[in-house]
Parts: sequence; C-alpha cells; structure tokens
Amino acid sequence: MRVSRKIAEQNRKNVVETAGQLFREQGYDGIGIADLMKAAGMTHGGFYKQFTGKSDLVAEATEAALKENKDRWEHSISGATGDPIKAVQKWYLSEQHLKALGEGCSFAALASESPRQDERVQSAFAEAIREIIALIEGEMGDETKALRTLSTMVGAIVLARSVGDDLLASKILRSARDS
Amino acid sequence: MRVSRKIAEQNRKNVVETAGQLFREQGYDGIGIADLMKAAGMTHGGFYKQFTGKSDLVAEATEAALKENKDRWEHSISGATGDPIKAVQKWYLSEQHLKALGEGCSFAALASESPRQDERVQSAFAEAIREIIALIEGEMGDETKALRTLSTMVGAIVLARSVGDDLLASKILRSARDS
DNA sequence: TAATTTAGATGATGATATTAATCTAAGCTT
DNA sequence: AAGCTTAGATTAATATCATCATCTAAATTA
Repeated sequence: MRVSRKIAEQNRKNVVETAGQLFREQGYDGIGIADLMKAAGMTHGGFYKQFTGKSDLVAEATEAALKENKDRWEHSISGATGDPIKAVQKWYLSEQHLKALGEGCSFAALASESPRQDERVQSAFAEAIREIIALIEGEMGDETKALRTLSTMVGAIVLARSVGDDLLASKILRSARDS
Repeated sequence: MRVSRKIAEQNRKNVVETAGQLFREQGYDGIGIADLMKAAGMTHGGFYKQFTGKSDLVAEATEAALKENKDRWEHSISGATGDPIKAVQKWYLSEQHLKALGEGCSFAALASESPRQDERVQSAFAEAIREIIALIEGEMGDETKALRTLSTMVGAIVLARSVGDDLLASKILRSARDS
C-alpha cells in the first residue's frame, strides 16, 4: 500500500543504508534484493519502484557508505585532543573496527570489488580517496605521506581480517600504528 | 569418457589454476562452476568427480594461488641485484601488476573475501602472511616494519585498482614506493 | 583379454537470483 | 470528497546457481 512521501523517502534511505551494511559484510554478490529488502523490513517487490536495478542500488549504497566514511574521518580528526593522525589510527586499527565489518571502513570492505562494478562506483571511490587524502594531508602537510598512511591502514585491516586468528590479526594491526 | 590418471591429474591441476585466476578476477561469488569448468576446457559435470563442492575448490585454489604468491616474492627477493625490498616494490607497485588482477597478488585480490570463507581459506591466508613476513623480515630485520611494508603495498594496490582513474592510481602506487 | 573401475559428459533438480506485471490501499490534488 | 496517483505487496517469469544421478567409453587390473 501507499505511504506518505516522507515515509517513502525514509524507506528508501533505510534500504540504501541497510544495503551499505550488508554489502560490506557479504560483498556485492553475497546478498540479493529479496534478503536485502527483508532486512530493511520490506518485500522485494517494492524495490523496483525506487531503483532501476541492483547496480543502481550498488552505486547509491557505495556513495552513501563512502560519505559516511569521510564523516567518520572528519570527526575523528577534528575531535582529537592530541595528534589527529594518531587518533584516526587508534580507532581505525582497533579490535572493534576489525570485527565491525558492516559499520566499518568501506575502502577495506569494498574497494577490491570496485574494479568489477559500474563506473559510478569507481568514481565514488576516486572521489572519496581524494577527499580523505586531502583531510590527512591537511594534518601532515605531505600528500605522498598521506597516501602512504591511508594505504597502510587499509592494507593492515584487510589482511588482519583475512586470517581468522586473533593474535596474528592484532599483531598486524599494531604494526601499522606507528607512523 | 575416462582418461588416464596422469591426464586426470593434469586436468585437476588445470581446474585449480584456472579457478585461482578467475576467482582473483571476478571474486569467489563472481564465477560459477559451469563457467569455470568451461574456461578449463571441460563440462561442469566432471567437477564433482574431483571436488566435493565449490567450497572445496575455493580452498584449494586459494592455497595454490597463495603458494604462487610466495614463490613470486621469493624469486623477486633472491633475484634482486640491489636492495631486495625495492625490487619487490618495483614489481608489486607497477602499472603491470595493477592491471593483472588474475595473475596478481592474491592478498590484494582475495583477502577481503576471506572472512566469509571456510576456516581452511583463512588458515591459508594466515600461513601465507606469516611466510611472506618472514621473507621480508629476513631482509629488513624487523618484524613490525616488515608487516607495515606488506600492509602498505597491499593497501596501495587495492585502492589504486578501485578508482578507475589511471592518473590517480599511479599516484597511489608511487606514494607506496618509498620506505 | 575379460572384468572392473572411473573421468568426464549429459541432463535433471531444486534453490535462489533479478526483474517485472499487476494489484491495492492509502496519500495527494483539485 | 471524488478522482488520481503511487509506494509497497503479491505473484510470477526467467535465468542462473550448485549439486548430483546416470551414462559411456576408455583406462586399469586381474
């Protein structure tokens, strides 16, 4: 049945947000429209009133998840008491972030699937990386170093998550904590 | 029809190797048994004479691909004329490796999917990381630094591949080249 | 060489995927 | 308030997936 514009928009946002989480947890191919809509509290039929198809949702959910990413970096940097880069590393390389795939960094969870997706997804990654690099560079004053710092953090959490061994994972995370 | 033991073993190896490439290119969920067997020059029916199921092949192909990984690192290090770490970085962070997903590093291509796979896959990653860290540590004499160096390289190529923008990709790769 | 075994092909099955036509009840417009 | 519009539900078409029973021809083996 029909719902108000406001509710419809909320529902749409909810689907995009849910998709962002589930894609991060299970991969773009790991979750289907039906299960995704069920997780968002709706039936799969309504999906095509809001999106042209799955790749449309993939793009939108990725854009939204990457925006969330940036907000987190911004808050972590602006809210830091000591060295902002150390503050970022503290949460990024934490055991909590290690386990929180669905709410965690979209670079770590989805970047390796981006080459197989729409140009729209790849552009979103390019834009997001540029933005975050600008943030880090603002603190470190060196673009090359900023890029390397980002690469190290992303690589560390991707590798740490892959091993299914908490001790080794911790060691990998810790190794990336120094500059 | 039946083939000799020798041929059967060759066929099996061929399937595992083909799977290693296609999984790296398209993800574990991105390619099915039928297409995979076709790519290996066989029909899908024969598959279950050699493997108990897809997850069996996933594990075996990952193990084989990670072994190939290690061999490449070893050769690159032992065959280096100057600084072995620089030699590794030269090929790992090259435009060629950027484009060669199917023949490239399995950490970069598959690590982010490992958390969703069998324990066997995760153990293979843990083992492979330990081995490669030992290799790097042998050259740098510092485990923490070795781990950080690996994380940086893996993160850089994952990010570089995600952006669909050759200039930005090159910049990311270059930034990881210094120690 | 006759009997047995088996690698791979053929074809079927059931589960799950995306997509979409149609329905309906409720919001929106006039 | 009557008529129009549409968000989401129902249902179904179609495709693709992993898996496996069965077949067959060739390799082993006795």
